[in-house]
Amino acid sequence: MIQRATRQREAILQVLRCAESHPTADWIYEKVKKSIPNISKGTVYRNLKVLKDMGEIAELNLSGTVCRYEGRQDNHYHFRCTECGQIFDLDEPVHKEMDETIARKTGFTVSSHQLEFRGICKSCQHK
Amino acid sequence: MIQRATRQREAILQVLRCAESHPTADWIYEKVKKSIPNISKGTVYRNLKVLKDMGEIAELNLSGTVCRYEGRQDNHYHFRCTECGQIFDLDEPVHKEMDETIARKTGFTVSSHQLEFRGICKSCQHK
DNA sequence: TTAGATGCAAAGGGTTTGCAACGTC
DNA sequence: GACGTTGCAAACCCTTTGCATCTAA
Repeated sequence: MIQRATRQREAILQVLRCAESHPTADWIYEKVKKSIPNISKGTVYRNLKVLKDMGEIAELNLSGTVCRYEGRQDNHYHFRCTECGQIFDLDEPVHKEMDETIARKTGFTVSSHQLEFRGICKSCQHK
Repeated sequence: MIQRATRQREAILQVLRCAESHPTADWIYEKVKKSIPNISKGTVYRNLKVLKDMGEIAELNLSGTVCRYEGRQDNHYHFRCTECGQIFDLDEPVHKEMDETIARKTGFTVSSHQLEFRGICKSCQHK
């Protein structure tokens, strides 16, 4: 399937390239609407997906609304298999010193960090 | 406000303590329903929030459905201000070697990682 | 007794999808 | 002309909320 160049897609990419922040789909929608007033949200979402698949843009899967929970108390890192979606706990020690590094460089108060590795888990490798 | 010990809350915590994976709210709901058939989802969500606030459980804000996008191509880290919600790009170099460390320890194929720091940004500190 | 907790159902938000019309190649 | 794209609206999914009722303390 070969993608076509449409006004809408180009406008969306344009907005994203010039954005300073990390816009949400809705923000992009509002922005693009200024040049293409009757663009629909569906188009924005579909194009964001296409652009992501093309490698033109990145999608940040940071704090989302779909949450998972765990009883473990200590802070630790996770691995997410992109094949089966499973999440594994890692027993890699937490690099607390990174917080200080960032705090020093930015002047922000850093309280914690979340680290998630992505890849293919063992059992999916053998499928 | 002092929390009360209810059957529902205890059952939810119990399920979570024994869960091997990182269950979603829905999974927990289905599990708890076996002992308390008429429990409602609202109760599950409310209790997960309470338990989180009490520090009994942790909420994993990993890949969610609410996404943000960016045009930047290179991989980099982020800082999220828990006060204003703003996300900042960090120019900390990406620790690619961590991927190899995890790969060696787990036998998984690691393709990337996402790192998000949390804390208070400069302008929110002065409010 | 009383304030916190529950069940239910409706509402909320962000995202996806079906469909007919449209536009690009 | 074929097939990817669009606009629209409805559907979806997960989560939150309002309300009357219940219940732990």
